Amino acid sequence: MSAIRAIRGMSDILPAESVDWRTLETTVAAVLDSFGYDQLRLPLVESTELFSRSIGEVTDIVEKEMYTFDDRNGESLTLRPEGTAGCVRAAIQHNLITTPCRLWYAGPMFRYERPQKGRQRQFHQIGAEVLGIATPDIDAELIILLARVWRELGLTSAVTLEINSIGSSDSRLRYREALVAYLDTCRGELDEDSQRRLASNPLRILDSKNPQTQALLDGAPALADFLDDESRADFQRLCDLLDVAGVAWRHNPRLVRGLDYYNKTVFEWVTDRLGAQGTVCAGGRYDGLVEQLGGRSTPGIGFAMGMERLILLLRELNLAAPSRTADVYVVTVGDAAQDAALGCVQSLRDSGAAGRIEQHAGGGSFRSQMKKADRSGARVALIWGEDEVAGNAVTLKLLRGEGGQQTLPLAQLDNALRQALARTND
RNA sequence: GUGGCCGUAGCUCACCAGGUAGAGCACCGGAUUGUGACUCCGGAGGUAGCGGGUUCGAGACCCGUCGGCCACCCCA
Repeated sequence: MSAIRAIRGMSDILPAESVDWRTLETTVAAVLDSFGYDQLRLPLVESTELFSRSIGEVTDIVEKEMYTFDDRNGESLTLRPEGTAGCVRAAIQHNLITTPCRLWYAGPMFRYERPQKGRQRQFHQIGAEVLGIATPDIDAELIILLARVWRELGLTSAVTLEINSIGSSDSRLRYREALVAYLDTCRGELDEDSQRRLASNPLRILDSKNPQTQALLDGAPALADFLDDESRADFQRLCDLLDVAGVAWRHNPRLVRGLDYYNKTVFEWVTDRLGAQGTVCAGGRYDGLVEQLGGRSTPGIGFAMGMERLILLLRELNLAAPSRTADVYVVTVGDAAQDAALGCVQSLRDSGAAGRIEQHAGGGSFRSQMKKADRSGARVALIWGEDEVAGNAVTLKLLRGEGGQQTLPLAQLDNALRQALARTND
């Protein structure tokens, strides 16, 4: 009988990591909260059409990476590959789009890709979306919010912000023609992937990793020269606001994004500490998406951060939390002692005298219980044996440092325990 | 989807001209019938990812397959 394993690319988050996950989630949530963003909890499964209509029919995500299946009634459903589409769908469906409309969500996303460092088939994002605001002050707000998140996590020195404007769809269309015209002249020198993209998604050639292709692009027309006046002005205003806020940024004129719905401002927070998948958070403006999904024309902008990548980065920077240990381990010998301990431990939990109280279970000799107390990492052992039960007392033993123990009346336990923990707290 | 490296105990790894598997750590018990850590003694744990082939004989060689890691692609 072979054991059943987790599905490829869908990893378990084990105790050694789950503490960091919680820290990460609560930190981000607290910052979003403090900026006035409201959480949305969304389904993992949506109608397939939602994604083909928003992300773009010819993107890799829609073409070959979605987990798509038929519901029992024949409707095509898809495990969400990203969060923006569902968030916008919900906002339209429930009439949430009043200005201001600041939303965030968190949870797993699914893409059928080959797993590698920083990339799983089930991965987790926290994202935020602002609907109804067209001016670049909100672009700046999102970035300033993120800068605060990195600061609170201790990641500031490890990430850099890259920003760009990809303009209106009209200006992008004109640029696209110019770019294709240029690259056509040296088509033979392009790498295989870029030749393919020339037909499907020429803008993506801009962020090709191929050095020879990048060299060719040096002579190519620049996206910035094709921007419409409004995009140009908004981008300038965004840069100014970031300067005022003290957020460092780098203009990457070749930054484009993979999803079709983006326009104007696009940005990425990248790190060089994680290998090939260095984008830790990315976002951009999507002024046409709401209308495209059946709502009334409404500007929008948002971002999503990759939780797995942030966790990797925390570990890379040695910021990961040590594994949790117990504060107190409760040892009892015999049924009468177990009975006596039970009530006392309840009181300790009620009063909050200790954070983590591990009560021995599963039997075993006194000695083996003491061993478990030691292995639990607890600083204090509370011991109930025959003598304690007879004397209405409990023994409090210090397991770290110089050690020592005392037997005291039950009435003094709460105070004595608090003191012992405070003293041994490092 | 493509490519490279890798798959021996829970973990880190060894053995190996191909002759039927070992260490350290971890775990469990005891030395101490009410006291952990250090020490000592003992124990449990592997059909060597799985399937096939070559061979008298394969964990070692070959093929396939599954899985892992990394990179391409794509993207958070």
